[in-house]
Amino acid sequence: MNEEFAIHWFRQDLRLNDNPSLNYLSKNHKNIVCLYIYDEVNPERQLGAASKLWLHHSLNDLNIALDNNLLIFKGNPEKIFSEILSNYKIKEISWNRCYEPWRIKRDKTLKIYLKENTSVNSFNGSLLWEPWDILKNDGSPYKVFTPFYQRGCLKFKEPKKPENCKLKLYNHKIKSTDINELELNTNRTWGKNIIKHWKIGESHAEELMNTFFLSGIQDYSEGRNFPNKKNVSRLSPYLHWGQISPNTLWHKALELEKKIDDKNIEIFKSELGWREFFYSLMYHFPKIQNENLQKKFDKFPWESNDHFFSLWKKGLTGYPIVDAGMRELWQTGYMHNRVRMIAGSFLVKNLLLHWNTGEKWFWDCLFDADYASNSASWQWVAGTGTDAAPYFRIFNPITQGKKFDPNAEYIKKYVPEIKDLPIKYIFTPWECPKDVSNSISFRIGHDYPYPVVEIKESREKALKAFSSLKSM
DNA sequence: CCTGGAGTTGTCCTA
DNA sequence: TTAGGACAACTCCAG
Repeated sequence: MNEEFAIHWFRQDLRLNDNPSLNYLSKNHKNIVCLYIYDEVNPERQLGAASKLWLHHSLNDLNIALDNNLLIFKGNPEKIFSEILSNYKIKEISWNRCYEPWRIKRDKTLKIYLKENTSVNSFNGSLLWEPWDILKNDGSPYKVFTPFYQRGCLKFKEPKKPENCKLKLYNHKIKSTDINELELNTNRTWGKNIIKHWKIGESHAEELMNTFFLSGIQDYSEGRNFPNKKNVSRLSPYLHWGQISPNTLWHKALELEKKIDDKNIEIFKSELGWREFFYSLMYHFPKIQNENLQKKFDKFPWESNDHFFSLWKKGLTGYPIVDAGMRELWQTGYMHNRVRMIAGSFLVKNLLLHWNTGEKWFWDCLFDADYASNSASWQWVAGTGTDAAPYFRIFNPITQGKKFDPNAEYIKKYVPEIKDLPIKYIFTPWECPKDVSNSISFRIGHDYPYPVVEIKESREKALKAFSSLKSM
């Protein structure tokens, strides 16, 4: 009982820089203990396989940054805190807020309980604007992005500037769970390969940001649509895990904007705005992960076809750009945004499978799997969301491939079995004449599949299904 | 209350 | 070849 300290509880803020809770504690306490709890008790859905891997490496990185002082537990936070409180003198417990419905519920109860025993504080460490601050004049939440961002966010306060502190770590002697005991890492080949594409941790997020602001941003507006170009930041996993703060990115963009007034920067900022919008939707419509935001879609005639779903997951639909995307996802834990839309649209509007099946697969495979962004984006693609793509907007995977991967570099990288086809046939391998395919020993239906469905036909079927919902 | 403009990311047909 | 309009109608949002 002679040990005295304050606790910072790490959650989705796995960084030391611009961490509001850490800043606050450093100003008010001499001894700080940093804690992480792997909570598999409260979530309605467990972490996906990719997320677990990312978390494993993130905790290792964070622990090193903290001189091996990161205290780790597994289980229900209430139980864990209750034990700590009964064994040590805790001056204060503090954390940065999370916004997932299950976490809000958990933290609310927990806060009431903890407040009986110590002081508790929470901060905004992952959003530019709090979802409860950005409301229409009548007090209700926005459902359309443009007014949400332009009228709501931009007319509200400027996001606060990033701030760092000197951490006063307390060299505690409390027994921590070993990171390996959390069993987040995997021995599967998949896991070993997927991780090679990333450097996980706060310092690498900063490196990526700097590279992006030196080069990628310069043609961001156009280049971000081309999966083979290096114009996207690829910071989404780091943002999700809090290894970089949105405020750091926002103000980095503002700084650059002072030197050059550029629409690329404005568009990058608005992409951060989309992330805010998704969190706002999740906060105000907490059933977003499981229920159509537009109720009329509850009656939509989704099909159930395990065979189609399996081909989609494996990247064997016969449409090269879709298959390239699905394989990029499997091989790297990431998929380029443009291709996410194409692959998503294909699942929902050509295969007519429920968006929730796609949402769950992405949840399992993406390093940036995020409750808000993943759910809201799938609802957008499916047309079931508030501010969704209109139902007649069905991506044509052939046209999209030609338009956004004109030299098929992205396709060739992930679908190497068709790389020798002449560019003329690479977007439609089934149209390659026999003499041409023979000359390169390529056999359609053997080396690469025939299309799983026909585009024109499946498009019309979808339009018909969607129009059956009219005036419901 | 009423009014009117607008709505991330597309496709297809026609002139 | 290319640019423009239809697609279908609704809800959102602000004045």
